[in-house]
Amino acid sequence: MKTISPGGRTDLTKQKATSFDIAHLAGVSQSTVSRALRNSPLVKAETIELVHKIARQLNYKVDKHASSLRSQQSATLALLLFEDPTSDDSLINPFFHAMLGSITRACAKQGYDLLISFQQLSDNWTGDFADSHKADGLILLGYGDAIDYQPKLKQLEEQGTPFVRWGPQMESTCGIAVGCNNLQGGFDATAHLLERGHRRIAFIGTASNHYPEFFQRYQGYVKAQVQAGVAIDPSLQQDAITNEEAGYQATLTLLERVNDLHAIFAASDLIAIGAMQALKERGYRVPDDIAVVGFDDIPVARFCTPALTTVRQDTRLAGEALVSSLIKQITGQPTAPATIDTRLVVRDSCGEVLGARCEFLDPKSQSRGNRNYVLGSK
Amino acid sequence: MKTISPGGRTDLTKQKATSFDIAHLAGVSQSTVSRALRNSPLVKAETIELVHKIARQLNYKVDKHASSLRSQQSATLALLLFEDPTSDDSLINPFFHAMLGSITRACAKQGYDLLISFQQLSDNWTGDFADSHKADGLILLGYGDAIDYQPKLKQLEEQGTPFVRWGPQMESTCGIAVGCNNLQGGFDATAHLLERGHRRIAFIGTASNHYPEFFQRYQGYVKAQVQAGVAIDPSLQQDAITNEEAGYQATLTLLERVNDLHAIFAASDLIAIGAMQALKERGYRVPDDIAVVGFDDIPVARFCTPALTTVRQDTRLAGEALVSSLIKQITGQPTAPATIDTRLVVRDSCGEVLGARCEFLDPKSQSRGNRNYVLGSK
DNA sequence: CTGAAAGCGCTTACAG
DNA sequence: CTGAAAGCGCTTACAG
Repeated sequence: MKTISPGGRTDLTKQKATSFDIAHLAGVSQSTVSRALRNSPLVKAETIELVHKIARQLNYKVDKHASSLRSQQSATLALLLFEDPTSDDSLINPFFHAMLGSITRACAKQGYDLLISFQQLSDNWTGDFADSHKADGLILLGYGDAIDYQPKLKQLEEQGTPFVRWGPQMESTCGIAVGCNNLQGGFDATAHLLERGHRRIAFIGTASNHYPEFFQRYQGYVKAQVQAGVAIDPSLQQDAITNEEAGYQATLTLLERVNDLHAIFAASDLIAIGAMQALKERGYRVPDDIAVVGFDDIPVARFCTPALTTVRQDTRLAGEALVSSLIKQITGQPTAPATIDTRLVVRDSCGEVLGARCEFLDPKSQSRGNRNYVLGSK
Repeated sequence: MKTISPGGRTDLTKQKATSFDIAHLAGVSQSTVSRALRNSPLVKAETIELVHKIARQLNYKVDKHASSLRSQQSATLALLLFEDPTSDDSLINPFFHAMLGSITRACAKQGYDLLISFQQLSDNWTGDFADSHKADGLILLGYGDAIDYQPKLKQLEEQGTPFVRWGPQMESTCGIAVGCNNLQGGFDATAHLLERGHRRIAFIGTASNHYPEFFQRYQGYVKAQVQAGVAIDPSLQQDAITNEEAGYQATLTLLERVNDLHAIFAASDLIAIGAMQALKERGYRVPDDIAVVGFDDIPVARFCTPALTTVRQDTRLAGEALVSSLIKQITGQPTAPATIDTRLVVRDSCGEVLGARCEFLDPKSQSRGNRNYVLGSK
């Protein structure tokens, strides 16, 4: 059975329309159609309008492969996620989920398509994405051990593949990074604990250049204490990578070594969750006996018991900064590393806050009700 | 400064190698190179080997656009996520995060690239992805109101765009669906509550053909009660869409209407979380006064207090089934709707389970320790 | 088993 | 402001 398209054209052939079809119908050359579709200032306004109208009638869309092949750019970015051990099946650090949404939206806004894959699925990102022209550039989310990771970045840089990564900008490191202000976040979290009278504050998370984000948070932790005149006790730091189990084990180890603990600053929310579990099992009440602060404000944080006080990173800004920095590299514009502000989100894990009210009832306003104090960093 | 490539070739030009370069070096024609790279049985084994060796030396990768343009297929799928109102910035239903990981992995395994976007970002998916040859087919995750959604599916079908969607297969509906066994899941959840002696069990979630997944869960809820000889009281059902606030409000409404409630079966974990919040605020203890079961087993479920008993969907299988069904459609193989089994994950929200042990300490084995009973569906 | 040739559907100098 | 022509880098009949 024939179908009649909106434009009145009899649609017998399921053939996809080409720019030549439009040229024919519009009575202009195919070159002109191509220019008109891209709204070239070289083309008369009425011609542009006519071409667009016919294109719409024919359901015409520019063939991505033909245009990319000719113009030698794909208008596509590749998001390479680091596969973490996680408690669910996703193998994606929950913090990155929010990033993923904002990166997707930022790409769409800028007219780029987004390819998604896992870093571990390939040992040659340039080959798999740039050399084959699948993507014009790469966004790297997550990395495991920063030192082990270096060679991969070096390789990308040598091969001239545009890329941007989420994380701290280090001198020793390649490429452009967009990251949050870990130092400030760590400072704010620790200052909050100090203000509440805690003095023996532990840091759980690996504080070394293998985990530079954690290291910066640790430096914020140190800075706040120094500023408050509290002596730094190295035995209060305990290594852990970012998952619940590591946080749990590290806390047990810490509790065996230290017996006058006031508070824990966990380098991530996942670590904090593991820490709270360990504290409960050892008979400590949070926050009455030991207060806990996390970092990231992943969705679980507000539903823990007690709800976790933590440091929020602005994932919307972060995603936009990553995408725009990468596009600038691709298009040859100058771009610099960016740092996104953090803010402390106060919930219940550091002490009672009166008039607690459920957070999800008004997600727009973080400060509505009495429970969520959002303290911006200075 | 010159760099010498591993193959010993002086790499003065940053020019990307083409199949002609390989042909020249191998002393064969470009056609032969093309065939050799795809391991065509038409080519002599030693020629294949030689071509691959040279390709490796030159860091050669087949140009995706050139090959896709010529062969008229992109070897790319597009994952279209439905943008939900969520409590974090991601706007992605947390249940879909795990799906995303498994879909990404399944695509890679099958040699397909994966494009990701939001459904709301376009009102013409065929045009934006299929007509432009960006993707050979679409995976649809989430949909809002199923009745409002129909026209979109109808349009895809009419336009001949291959697609697959996560959700229940209905007669009235277009295309191939892959979904979980909602009926069985609803049955198991309700049976679990019945076994624990509860009789006045509420269902929170919109049970209509606008939300067919919820409706099927509701039917499982009805079936279990009928089977147990419990009369169905329609006043125990309360509409809610799948977020915490809706669950919270629905529960408050329900509590005003019903005063002898034993238990709540929430149509999703997000609803269950909102429900538990409402119960707490009204002074009910979970599970002592009122038991709660959810559905989905999102990561938050295990960290709620009490930890949420819920129905888990196997996201790894689901992702694989979605991808393989779509690829079958694309390649013209027959494919049928698939249903993935569910299983009940027993935690603390329906009553004390002795010897509670922390779940994340052994994520592989859900039944280790005494806390997580995993009951397979029959 | 191999090669010469056509052509996928565009964009973009080049010429007017 | 417009058109004729070249060519992006492949795959795939076609001929041998």
